[in-house]
Amino acid sequence: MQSYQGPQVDPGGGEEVHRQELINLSTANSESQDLVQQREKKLKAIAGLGFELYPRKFDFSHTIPQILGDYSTSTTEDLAASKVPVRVAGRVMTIRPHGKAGFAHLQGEGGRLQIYVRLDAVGERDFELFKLLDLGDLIGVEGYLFRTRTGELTIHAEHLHFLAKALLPLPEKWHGLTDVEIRYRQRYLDLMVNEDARRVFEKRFKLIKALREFLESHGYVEVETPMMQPMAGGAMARPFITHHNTLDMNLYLRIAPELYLKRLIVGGLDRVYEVNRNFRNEGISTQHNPEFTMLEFYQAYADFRDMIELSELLMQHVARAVVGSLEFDYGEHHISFERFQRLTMKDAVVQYWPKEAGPGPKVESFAEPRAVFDWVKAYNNCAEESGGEYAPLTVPDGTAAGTALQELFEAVAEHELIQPTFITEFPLEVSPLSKQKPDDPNFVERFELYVAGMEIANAFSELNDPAEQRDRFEYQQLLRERGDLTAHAIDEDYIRALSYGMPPTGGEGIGIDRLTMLLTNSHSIRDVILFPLLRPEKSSA
RNA sequence: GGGCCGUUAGCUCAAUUGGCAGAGCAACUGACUCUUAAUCAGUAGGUUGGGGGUUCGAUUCCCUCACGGCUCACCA
Repeated sequence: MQSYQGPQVDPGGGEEVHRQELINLSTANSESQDLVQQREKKLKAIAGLGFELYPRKFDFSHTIPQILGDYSTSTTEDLAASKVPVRVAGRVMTIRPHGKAGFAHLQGEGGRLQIYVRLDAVGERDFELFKLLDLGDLIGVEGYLFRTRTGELTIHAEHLHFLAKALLPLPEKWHGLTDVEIRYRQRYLDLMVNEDARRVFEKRFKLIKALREFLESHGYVEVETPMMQPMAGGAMARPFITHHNTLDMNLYLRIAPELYLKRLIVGGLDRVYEVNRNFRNEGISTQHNPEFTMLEFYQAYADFRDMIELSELLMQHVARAVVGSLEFDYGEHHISFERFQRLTMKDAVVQYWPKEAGPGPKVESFAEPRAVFDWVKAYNNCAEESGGEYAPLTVPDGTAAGTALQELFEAVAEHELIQPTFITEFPLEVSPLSKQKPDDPNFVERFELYVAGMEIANAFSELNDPAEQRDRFEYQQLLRERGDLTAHAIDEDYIRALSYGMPPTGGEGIGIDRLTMLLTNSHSIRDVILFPLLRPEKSSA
């Protein structure tokens, strides 16, 4: 085994190089250089006091939230009667010096706790350190708890420990960090100063944990399937391409784990799920990030009706775990997970037909499949006159009736589906992996769950007839040859797997990012992804 | 890719019709041993995103480029 030699140290110019890096990190103007230089000077002064500048560890007795929780009801007298000694670490967020004493707030684990530092209590060396602190520095404090005259729970410091310096200044303390670009690019700053940002991600962690608990309590096992696939299947989207050197082959980043999870169903893993990152080479919007997280789960011997029932329970379990209630606000809407509405896609088009588009269709209007094109025309006439309020649909010659119906649904109804609604009966043409309805082969046993106008989940009775699957793939291939880059490719290996016999199976995918948006009242997917994809930062040169 | 809006001190924002580029916070110096947006006195900090144009004079008007946001289209 080869031992790591560490970076080469240049005893002469090392410090200069280090400073150069800092300057490059900041905006490379003279002001921020000054700030950095001032803080470096303080760091040297701290070293001069005998403090280690980057100590190895700090043993703490409590986290800040623990103290805030455990002693929230302790009175001044309680704390005076039995001294509570504490050792706490955190980041300095405020400083209020008063000559030979001073206050500061330490932040850690999402909580803020005040410390009181006075010369006669901590001694000269530690008080000198206190005077050299900047906002953002990390310190440890040893002392005991008391309440100030204004009643705030505070550590009366007896010793200060220096843990690390913030050489770059924190965002402004009163307005906080509002520049959305910096919030996304330098998420650590967002998490440091915006309590809400931290709360959103804490809820996201809780949500994923709750999903796992729920599925495991229903007998599911968690699996991991390839993210690099020789062909990208299981969804309709353009993939990212990468290359393996040794095998000299192109691979696709997965757009969905679906076909692998169903191979596992064939193999006898009857209830599987994967919390999976998917990659789709499509546009970016408030509802789309090129990589995003889904939950996919598959249950043998079940169909889409079972998945509807399971979804309702799952959504309710998650809402209780994350917001503690089945009701919550999303923007101007009050959403309730108490009851889930069910509508067929045709019902939804009929029900939400815009008044401006004149008398709308009835469900019977769609009995003849081609009739949908008349309604697309009616909608488009209205859209053209709406002056941009409605966008007309583009339905090129040769578009299938089912595809047109789905587009009409998305244009007319999708944004109206505020309360949780299962949309059922999807057209065959847009559902290459779903089983047909026994009484109407133009439609499939599939549903999507909509909340707040967003698609949250997609599920169906999985097609397990290999011959029918081949036909579906061939139709997709036709679309592909006509230029639809999102049409599904033929996956021979998947057909082979189905040919060994796959049990009847219900499967579902849930968009974790969007579900998190809902439950945290976030209106951009970037607010629920720690590091959303952004354009590369413009170099300061 | 289209439309709309934006870019001024480290941060958050002002600047009248085109007429000396300002405030708060952060920073620096000093005072202050219960403050909490600490306070008080003082100091420093700017190529107004880049380039070009109109003008006696441009943060302001015009063109252009870059970056960002919202939105529409594609998508989940």
